[in-house]
Order: sequence, then structure tokens, then C-alpha cells
Amino acid sequence: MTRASSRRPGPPTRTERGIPEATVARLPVYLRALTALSDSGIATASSEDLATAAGVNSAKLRKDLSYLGSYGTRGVGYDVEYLRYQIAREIGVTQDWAVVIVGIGNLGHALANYSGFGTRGFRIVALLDADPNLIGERIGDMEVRDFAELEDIVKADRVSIGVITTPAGPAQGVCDRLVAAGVTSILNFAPVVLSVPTGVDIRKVDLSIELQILAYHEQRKSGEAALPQVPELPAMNGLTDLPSVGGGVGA
Amino acid sequence: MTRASSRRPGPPTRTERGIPEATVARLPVYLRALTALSDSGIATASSEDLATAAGVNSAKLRKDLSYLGSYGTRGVGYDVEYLRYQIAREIGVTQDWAVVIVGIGNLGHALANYSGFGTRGFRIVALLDADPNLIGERIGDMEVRDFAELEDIVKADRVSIGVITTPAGPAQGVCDRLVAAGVTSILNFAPVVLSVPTGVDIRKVDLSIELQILAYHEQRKSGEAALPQVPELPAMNGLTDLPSVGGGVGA
DNA sequence: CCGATTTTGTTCTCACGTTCACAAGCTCCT
DNA sequence: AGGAGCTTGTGAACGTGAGAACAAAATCGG
Ligand SMILES: NC(=O)c1ccc[n+]([C@@H]2O[C@H](COP(=O)([O-])OP(=O)(O)OC[C@H]3O[C@@H](n4cnc5c(N)ncnc54)[C@H](O)[C@@H]3O)[C@@H](O)[C@H]2O)c1
Ligand SMILES: NC(=O)c1ccc[n+]([C@@H]2O[C@H](COP(=O)([O-])OP(=O)(O)OC[C@H]3O[C@@H](n4cnc5c(N)ncnc54)[C@H](O)[C@@H]3O)[C@@H](O)[C@H]2O)c1
Repeated sequence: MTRASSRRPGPPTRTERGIPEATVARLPVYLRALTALSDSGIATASSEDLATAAGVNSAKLRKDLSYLGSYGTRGVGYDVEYLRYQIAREIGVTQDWAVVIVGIGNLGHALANYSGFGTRGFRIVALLDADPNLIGERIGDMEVRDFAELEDIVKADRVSIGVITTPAGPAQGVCDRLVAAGVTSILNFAPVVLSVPTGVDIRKVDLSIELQILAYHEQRKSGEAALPQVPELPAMNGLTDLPSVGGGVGA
Repeated sequence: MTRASSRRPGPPTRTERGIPEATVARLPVYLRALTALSDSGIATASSEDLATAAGVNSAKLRKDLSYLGSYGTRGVGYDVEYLRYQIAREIGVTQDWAVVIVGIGNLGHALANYSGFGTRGFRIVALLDADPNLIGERIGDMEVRDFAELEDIVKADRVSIGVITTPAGPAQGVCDRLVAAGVTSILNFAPVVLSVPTGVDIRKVDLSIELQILAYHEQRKSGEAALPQVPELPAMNGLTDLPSVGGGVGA
């Protein structure tokens, strides 16, 4: 009743089944926690248990799960297997997605050798490189193939996800080729900003950036403790600011 | 500089020099963009130029930079070299941070071989592993050393950042050892939630999670287009917003 | 020297995300 | 059966972040 009257559906404006991006990013974490619990033979878990296993607080976890539906039982908790399936279904990893990796250097080799993707909803269908010396090399049960075969492979295997592990220079070109071939999701390790048409999703993993973020916080730690600078915290010395004219009401 | 005198009790109540976390995460991106511009011989850049190079919008970029101070010139733009130095200083990468990598398997090898860290403020001082077969192996100009030497190395080289590339099982144990040895920042690649005492920063890189996030959006794309399910998308008839998963900059 | 032009730095507003707090609902015990 | 004890699901308060818009500074042409 009150809803219909107001044209702006005030608070959430949530599209039907539209799950907030922040929640989407945590679902895989919950999925992993549930898998771990399941492997430990635990059949039921409370939001508190799950939250601990996933490293978040329980209110957030419950709210996140509530976007998927009501899969818990009050007074009891969540059935681990059931919830796991529901999350896997929501993410879309109940069946495998075909993935190509482009650029089989240091990082590409590591990814190709990694067994963890297969068990988490992904199937690497091709390792591609432009270097003739690499083509034909065997890695595990796969063989490095020519990047020129990209279009055929994408078409044949219905590949929708591409991983870019080439140097920064060729990355945009590789990206364009991937998109042109029909790939609509890209995971990029090269330290460049890729531009793609709307409708194509990009995620970037950048280790230098991660380290630099750590460095920022690290610097502040040592700065406060070690450097004999100004004590920082200019407060402490009496004035609680909150000043003069009665502006205090603000906000 | 009239800043210091008046505290606006209004909106942000930002601690002196406290930079929002979202901004901190973008500073390295700006730094990289500036380095690229500098390498191209460009001496001055407007916020629009910089924003394009960094893949963000210019208002956000300007606001981010304003937390560091007023380093631009109205009507002109930013001096590339000067701003680059200021950001590097703010992040704390004007001199190198010592880093150890623990677990020299597939991923550890790739990281050890990577030359990009040295130029971005980090110096890898040791490659550590527990496997006797690996110890002594040379990678580039470094040698894999016994994890047991950790404490000595941390002390000798004042290591504050540790990278964990061991399997999930040993990761928490390795983490505890790192923390006990004095490491206060950790970059974790193992698919587990590590727990650390307060004061220690953790960042996690999880490739499976990245792929699963892509899969979620991928599923919705094909779901909307292909699956003859419920019409879905009751919207389209008004709200144009919809965070548009599209061409967005993923991370 | 002044006004037109450019571009920054900042303010304001809205959207998104997090956390609290609690009613609703389930199980189990008496 | 009924109440005690848990735990979920969610409404509401709060905090943070994004983007539009604009006034304040700087340059440049006349
Ligand atoms: N290795 C790491 O630990 C690490 C860390 C952070 C970032 N990165 C980034 O990841 C990317 C890969 O790093 P790497 O160390 O594996 O580099 P690498 O040089 O070892 O491998 C790059 C591979 O890409 C191939 N390649 C080049 N151009 C290509 C093209 N046009 N089409 C197809 N293949 C092409 C090369 O033949 C090579 O095999 C780089 O952008 C690097 O900056 C790597
Ligand atoms: N390789 C990838 O592409 C990839 C992708 C995603 C996630 N990961 C994760 O990254 C981690 C490393 O992956 P990987 O493929 O390099 O594994 P790996 O098995 O090749 O290497 C692990 C290394 O850790 C060492 N190690 C084990 N226990 C140790 C201990 N207690 N102390 C010191 N060293 C120890 C092992 O000797 C081995 O050399 C894993 O947790 C994996 O799940 C890897």
C-alpha cells in the first residue's frame, strides 16, 4: 500500500533477483567455506559458524544469503549441502565454464598447472601463445596452441571466459581479439587498463597494486611508532573543536 | 593551508591525513598511469587525461587526489613527475620494502621470476620453502632457502611483507610463523581465511573467486538471452540505472 | 590590466554497503 | 501442550563512496 503510492521505491530499488555486487563477491567465499565444512562431515551450520569460517560477521552473511531466498531454518541453521548447492547454482558453477588462457609465460604456466579450477566450476580448454617456440609444449594433459586458433576454439568449445597473462603491451590487442571471437568475460593479469565494449565484464588481478596497498598501511604503522615526527593526532590537546557558532546541529 | 585551523564538523570528519580505503586502493593505479605518461614524455596532464589513463572518472580522481593535498594547478592540470613523486611518497614506495615469498611451487616460481616488483617499490629478499628438494634451487639471481631460516632473514633484512604461496593446509601455520617473526603485512594466495592478530594486515588474491564472480555475471547474460525462463527483467520500463555490470572496470 | 577560458578543489546529494537489533519461527524439554 | 531457548530473516540507522555541479584559482589573449 505505502509502496505503490511513492513512485520512488525508496530504500532498496532492488531489481528482481538483483544481488548487490558486494554480495556477489562474497558468495564464492561462502561456497568455499561450505565445501570445507562439508568435507569435515558437518551437516548443519549456524550463520555464526559459517561467518567464522568465511571470515565475515554473521549479520552480513545472513543478509547476503537472504538475497538468494530463505534457505535456513530458524532455531537450527543452514543445511550445509543444500545451501552449498543453492549458492553454486546462483553463481552458476553447477556446471563447468570453458576458459582459455592467453600468454603461457611464467604466470600462464602456473595457472595451467593449477588443479584447483576444475573442482570449482571451470574447465581450461586451451592454452594459447603467440611464441612459436612455446607452441606444442605440453603442460599437464594440455598442449600450448597457436593464438591464431583462438576463434575456432571459442566457437567449438563455447568459451565465454578468457584469462590474459601476456605482457602489458599486447594485452589490449589480445583482449580485442578475445572479445571479437565472442568471449564476454575477461580476467586480466597484465598491468594495464583494458577497454572493452559494454556487455563484456573485466576483472583485474594486479599483484603490484596489492603490495602497494599493503605498503601504504605498513608505512603508517612504522610512521606512528618509529618516526619521531609530530605526534600526529592533533587532537588530545584540549580542543574538541566543535566550535563557535551553533553549527553543531549539522547532519 | 588554512585547513588546519578550521575543522568542518560536517560531513566526513576525516581524521587528519586519513585517506579513505577506496582511495588508497586507487592510488597505485594512478601511480601506474602517471608512470606510463611520464614514459611517453608527457609532462603535464589534466584530471581528464589522468582519469582516462587510469580507467576512472575525473571527478573521482580529483577527489582522490585532493586527500593528498593540492598538487594541481587550476587551469593547467598536474605536473606528471611531481604528482608521481607525491603519490609514491604517500603510498610509501619511494624506497623499497623487503619481501619474502613462502612456498616456491608453481605460483611461487612465477612470482620469483617476475621482474615487475623491483620497479614498483619492492625487493624480494628471500624465497623460502619447506621441501628439501627445492632448497638450493636457483631462480634468477636468487636461491630457494629453508623456511627454518625465516626468523633470521626477517630480522636481518627488516622484512615487513610476506607472500604466502603454499597450499591451503600449511598456510595458517606459515602465517603464524611470519607474524611471530615480525612480519606485519601478508599477501595470501592460498584459498583459506587466515586469522591474524590486530595490527597485521592481510590481503588475499583468489583466482577461483575472481572467475566465479565472472561466472555469475556470465550466467545472467546467457540467462537473459538464451534461457526461455521467466521473462526476468521486469525492469527496462523505467529504471535506467542498474549498476550496469557491463563495460565497468571490474575490480 | 582585464576579461574569457580552462581546470582544479570542494560541496552537495544520492546510492550503496554495513551493522544493529528484534520479531518471527523452529525445536526441544518439561 | 506450552513455554524456554535459539537462530533466521529483515527493517532501520548509520557510514562510506560516487558523481554532478560549481566557485575559486590560474593562464592567456587583447
Ligand atoms: N609472473 C608474475 O609473477 C607476475 C606478477 C604480476 C603481474 N604479472 C603480469 O602478468 C603478465 C604475465 O607475466 P609473465 O611473468 O607470465 O610474463 P612472461 O613474459 O613470462 O609471459 C608472457 C607470455 O605471453 C606471450 N605473448 C606475448 N605476446 C602475445 C600475444 N600477442 N599473443 C599471445 N601470447 C603472447 C609470450 O610469448 C609469453 O609466453 C604480465 O603482464 C605481467 O606484468 C606477472
Ligand atoms: N598455481 C596457480 O595458478 C594457483 C591459482 C590459484 C590459487 N593458487 C593457490 O596458490 C597456492 C600455491 O599454488 P601452487 O600451484 O604454487 O602450489 P604448489 O604445490 O606448486 O606449491 C606449493 C609450495 O609450497 C611448499 N610448501 C608446502 N608446505 C610448506 C610449508 N609449511 N612451508 C613452506 N613451504 C611449504 C611446497 O613445498 C611447494 O613448493 C595454493 O594454495 C593454491 O591453491 C594457485
